[in-house]
Order: sequence, then C-alpha cells, then structure tokens
Amino acid sequence: MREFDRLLITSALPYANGPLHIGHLAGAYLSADIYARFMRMMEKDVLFVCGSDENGAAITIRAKKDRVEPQKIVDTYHTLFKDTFEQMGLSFDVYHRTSSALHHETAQEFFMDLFKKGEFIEQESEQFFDATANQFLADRYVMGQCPNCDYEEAYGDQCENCGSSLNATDLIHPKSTISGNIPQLKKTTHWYLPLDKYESWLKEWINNGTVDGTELHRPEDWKNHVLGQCKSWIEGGLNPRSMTRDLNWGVDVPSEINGSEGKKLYVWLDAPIGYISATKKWAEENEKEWEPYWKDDKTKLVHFIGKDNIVFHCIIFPAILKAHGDYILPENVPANQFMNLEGRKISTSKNYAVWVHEYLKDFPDRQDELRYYMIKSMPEQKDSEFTWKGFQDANNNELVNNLANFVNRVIVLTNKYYDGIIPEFDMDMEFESAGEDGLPGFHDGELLALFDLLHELSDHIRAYNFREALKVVMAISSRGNQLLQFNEPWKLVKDEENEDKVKTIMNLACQHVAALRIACRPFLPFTSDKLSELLGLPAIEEKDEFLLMQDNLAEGFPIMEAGHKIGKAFHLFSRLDDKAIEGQLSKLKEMSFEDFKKPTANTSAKKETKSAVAFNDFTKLDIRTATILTAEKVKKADKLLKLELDLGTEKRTVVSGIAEHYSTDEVVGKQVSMITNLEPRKIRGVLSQGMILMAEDNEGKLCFVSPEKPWTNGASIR
RNA sequence: GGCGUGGUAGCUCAGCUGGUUAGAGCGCAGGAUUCAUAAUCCUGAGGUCGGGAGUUCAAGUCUCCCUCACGCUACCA
Repeated sequence: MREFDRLLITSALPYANGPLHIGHLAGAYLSADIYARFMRMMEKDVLFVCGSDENGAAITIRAKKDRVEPQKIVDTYHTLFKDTFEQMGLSFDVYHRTSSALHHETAQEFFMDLFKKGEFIEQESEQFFDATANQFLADRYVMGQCPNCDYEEAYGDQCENCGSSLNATDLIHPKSTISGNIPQLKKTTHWYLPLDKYESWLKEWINNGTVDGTELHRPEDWKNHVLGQCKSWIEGGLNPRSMTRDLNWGVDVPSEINGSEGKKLYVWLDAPIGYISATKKWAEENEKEWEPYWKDDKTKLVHFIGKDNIVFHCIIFPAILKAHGDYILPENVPANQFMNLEGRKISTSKNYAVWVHEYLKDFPDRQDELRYYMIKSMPEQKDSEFTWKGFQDANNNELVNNLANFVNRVIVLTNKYYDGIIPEFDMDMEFESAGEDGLPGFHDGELLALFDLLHELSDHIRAYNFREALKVVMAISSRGNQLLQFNEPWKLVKDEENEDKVKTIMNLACQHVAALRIACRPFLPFTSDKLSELLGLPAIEEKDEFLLMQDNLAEGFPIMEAGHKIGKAFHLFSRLDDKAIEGQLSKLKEMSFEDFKKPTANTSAKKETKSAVAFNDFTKLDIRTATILTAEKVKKADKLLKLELDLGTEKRTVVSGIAEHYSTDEVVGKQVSMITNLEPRKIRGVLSQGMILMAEDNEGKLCFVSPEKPWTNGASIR
C-alpha cells in the first residue's frame, strides 16, 4: 500500500445551465464531502476543490434562447450553485469557476505546454463551412456522393451504402444538411491529442494500476463499473481526440499559436483543468503552494463523479496529465451511478427533479435529513431510487426514533440525575452488555466495542462504501439504546445501592453520544454541531478529532471526562407528516405536467426559422396521405422501423427512425403524411422509398402528422 | 446492433477468490418496557438469489443462451 502525505479531492464541476438536483448531490458531491470531512478528522492534509463549468456551446444556446449575454447565465448559476452547496454543508476548500481569468490563463498555459512538447497532432484541415449558417460543419452535417461506391447520399463521416468511413472532404458534390447549400472549404486548424499513442501505458495503468512497472494504485480498489467501462474503451481502440473546437464561448486557444483565431479549448481540456485552476485559486487566497497537490507523487488524487463522466476522468484527463509529464494521476475514481426519482429518470430538460435550492426553501433547516436519506440510498454500485415516502420513513423511523431519541434520553437523564454533570464511572462495575455474547459488561469493554465500530466505519469510508459507513453511525445509536434498555437506569436509580452502577451506565451512555458527535460529522455536519451544543463542547473543527478519539479509546480512555457539564436537551430531528410529503409529490406531478404544456410556447422560439423558399420549390415535393399496413424492426438498428404503406394506388416500403417513439403494434393502421418522390435510398440494407413526416418537440420526441379525420389514401397534401 | 454494469426477502441494499440451515436496515406480526418526540428493546414470519441449460462432490458465487434496467457507442431524424 502506498503512503500519502496529502489528499486532493475533486467533485465534478456542475455545468452552469440549470440548477442542482438531488441526483447531483447523490452522485458526486455528498460522497466527496463525506470523504473529505472524514480524512480531515484523521489529521490528513486535505484539499477539496470544485467549481462551476461555464464554457461551451450549450450555454450560448441557452443565452440566445433567454436573450441575455452568456455571462449572465453563468453568473446566475454560479451564484446559485455556490449558495446551494454552502447551505447543504458541502465543505469545499474552494469553489471556483471556469469563466475566471485565472482559469483561462491556467488552461492556456497547460495547452501551450503540451503544444510546445509537441504532444498534439496539429491538423490544418480544410473543413466545410456553411456561409449561410456562418459555421463550420461537423462531418455528419455534410452529405454527398460516396467516393467508393458512388452512392449519392453518403454522410460526411460514413457511407451507409458501402459502410466505409469517410471524411467530409472525400465526398463528391457535398452539401450542408443545415441549410442545403453547397458548403465552402475553409481552412481550420485543430489540435488532436493522440490517445492511440498512449494506449499501451493506459492499458497497463487501468489493468494493473502500474505505470512503467511502478504501482500507483490497486485496480481491485476501483469499482467494477468503472473498470469495466475503462477496459471496454481501451479494448475498443483509442483514437486521437480534438482538444479544440470552433466555438465562440470558452477559453481561447493561445494567440501565439498559428491559426488559433476563433478557436476555443474543447471541454476535454477545459473542464478538468478547472480542478487545477481551483487549486491555484485556493493557494492564492491562503498563501499556500498549489503545486504539491498536483505534482508530488505523495499526493493522492481522487475524483468523485457520476457514471456519465467515467471515460473523461479515467482515460482522457489522465492522458492529458501524463502528456504534460509533471502531473500525478488519479489514485481512484469512485464514480457513482444515477439516482432515479419516484420510478422515473431525473431530467433537467423535462423539469423532472427535486431541485436542491427548492428543497432548502420547502424544508428549512433540514439539510441533514436530506443528506441522510441521500447517503442511505446513494447509487454506489447501481442506480438507486429517491422516493418521498422513503425520505419520510428514514427521517421518522431512523433519525427521529432511533438517533434523536437516544441522544435525548441520555441528555434528559443526565440532567435529571446529575444536574448535567457527566458522572464518574466504576471500572469494576458489572452490568448488562449491549453486546450479543451474553457476557457481563464492563465500562472498558464497552468502550472497546465502540472502538471496533468506529474502526469499521473508517474502513468503509476508506473503501468508498458510504452507505455501510452510515449504517455504523446508526449502529452506535442502537447500541446506546440497548445499553439503556438492558440496564434500565430509571429503575435502578430508585434504589440507592445502585448509585455507582447507574453512574457507570450513564457515563457510558454519554460516551456513546460523544462518539456520535464525531462519527456522524462526515455525513451529518449540522447534527454534529447540535450534538456539540447538547454536550456543552465546541463545534468540531475537523482537524484530528476522529483520530484522537480512536487513540483514546484504544488506550482505554473515555471520549469525555467525568465532571464535564453538558447542555440542555432539545430535539435533534422532528417528524415529517404526510402532508409535507404529499405536497412534494403533487409538486412533482405539477412540474412534469407544466412541462408537458410548455413545448407549444417554447418550440417556436427555440427552433430557428428557415429562410424563404420559392413556391415552386415547395410544389416539387409530392406529399400524400398513406396508411401503414405493416411494421417491423430493422435488424441491428435501435431506431429504425421498416414500414409498408398503402398509397391508394400502390404500396411502398419506407424505413423510418421512429422505433424509439412507436412500437410496431401501435403504428399499424395509422394514417400518416409521406413524401413520395424522394430519391429512394438504401438504409441498413433496406430500400426506403419515401419519408414519413413527423413533428418533433423540444426534447426530440416525435409524433405523426396525420389527417384530422380518416381520409383517402394517396390524397395530395399541399 | 456492439461494449460495459446491474437484476438477491414487501421496500432499500450486503454477499471476497464456488463449500455447513442465503444476510442487514426499514416495513409487518407478537411480546417486554416507560427515562425518551407512543420513541426503545426482544422474538418471529417473509426469498425456487431475473429465466433456462451446463461444469462440479458442491453455484447467488464459474460457462453459455435468453430477458429486463441503466450507461457508453453505433445507426436514424
């Protein structure tokens, strides 16, 4: 096992085009926070960084739609993120942003370094440029004649007829699929990172955890789904990845590089360097060095992310870091899976989510309740489920009934019997152990059992098993409850000769509360503060508290001294009634319903209108009514249906990309609109003689355009 | 379609390199108890381990086929 001097913990940078929802929290933030807080309490040198990802095309699109400047969008969400994280108790040491000057400089410097080292493959290519749309065209937005088989409608990246993969510039008679115009060739330079060149070391690193024979991590410590995904990518063969794009919102490619004009760094390079610039920001503000955290191999780098980000953090970013040469590689990337909500996928675009900032408004001062339930159902190994009923149950049955109640009984009894002074204990006093071995209990033995539980907890956290770790916190509380229940101090206290026994038991019960104050800290920081107050102790600073507690217990010393005066009792958690839960459930329904109504209003604004065409051009199209007679799935294609249609005078076969929207059964018998005079085209080996007209909404959902009432087949539409 | 991960009690999930009667928490049923937010504690019921075939003395755990969910990717608009 490697020994580390310091820990650098990162959480995925949230993208600044929508608010945070519970899935974000469960995926990459709570797990990182638990890990960071715990490690701090183990006296580790921890740096926990995060920030907003504020560059990229989606933000400009969003800005255009809202008719504001992109900066306005990112400012809004950056502020919201920062605020939400802070309120939820996320303990970032720094929360930065990629629109900052510092980030731009950092990313450019990094790019420049790779450039100078000659790591990039610089490709000045002639790429098609659509003058009407004023943009470069990605290969798949260009169509033309295939140079290999002369097929007329080949795409710029691949010809579907002969299957050969192409470059758009290979096409004969190219045209833009955006405007239909003939695109012009324009020179553009992009810089590619040759991932294929790194394949052998990446393979060694992923499979064995070694680079040049030096062990950097143990692959068996990585999660299955993370390793699986990485291996799948490497086995599939790696290709050079463009590190730049023709974009207009982001970090400029350094101007000293020829051909950099109008180019921006692509997200692969931009976003992860956000971790580095955040570290620099922290160093600046705290008068510290940033470099040891990134360049010293005594640093353990851990990325907390969601499963959609695995390849990015396990292949591409490491490749970038290694190409630079000075940087360390991540020791682990404990990616979480996804959290569903009431049986459905969470969706920002469909407005189906529990938004964290709204939760904070609806349930003020209940951050830990949400944290508890999210950790309890964290998608560590597979997708998990958030239900409001589950949230209520966890709160009422576990937090209130078990944890808060145990603490309350101890505080109340200690105040009642000893005026709030923690009583002395008698080492030799025998009582009922909370353990299951049936042997009598002694004070030191019970402390040792507590030590064991805490040890178990720390093992789970180190292995990124946060759900299990959280269970141990509850186990401490349960053990405390057992201790009271088995010994019934409220009965013993009635007889004076039991005085020492009651004192010993109550002292021990207080030790359990004191242990909870520290043990719950990584998960429930607000509760930890409340426990400090109840116990009359200062709030935990997260310096070395867990370690000290463990050391004390191992030596047989109690966590809190007898004679200490504790505080007055109050409730840690309170019940959630059905009303609050039902309110949230109906809110969810309304949200998704409103969204259902919305597209009509939105779509027209969002979709750009096309330029005017001559009436003659329109009449060139022969659009007719037709009824679908049969439908079957096209093999080896998820989205295609092969349809047979009745056009009145003839039957036609059409291949249509609607399989994800309609089943073969529901499609048969439908009357639809169809363009009949498109040149026939072979798709997946089937000749398609026409095209079905579909209406598409904001989210890409499709529906047929059908006559308002049953009509003659083959009727002309105009 | 390809690749990857997962499908274990009503619910949420553990089960490492195959080995005695498959585990936990919550829920449920019965009992004990009253210091405590009618909380707690004890006991119990509940599973043909997605389906099928195979390897083995022995499979939730290995192999193959099928199926469902999710992710990446391809194909389509």
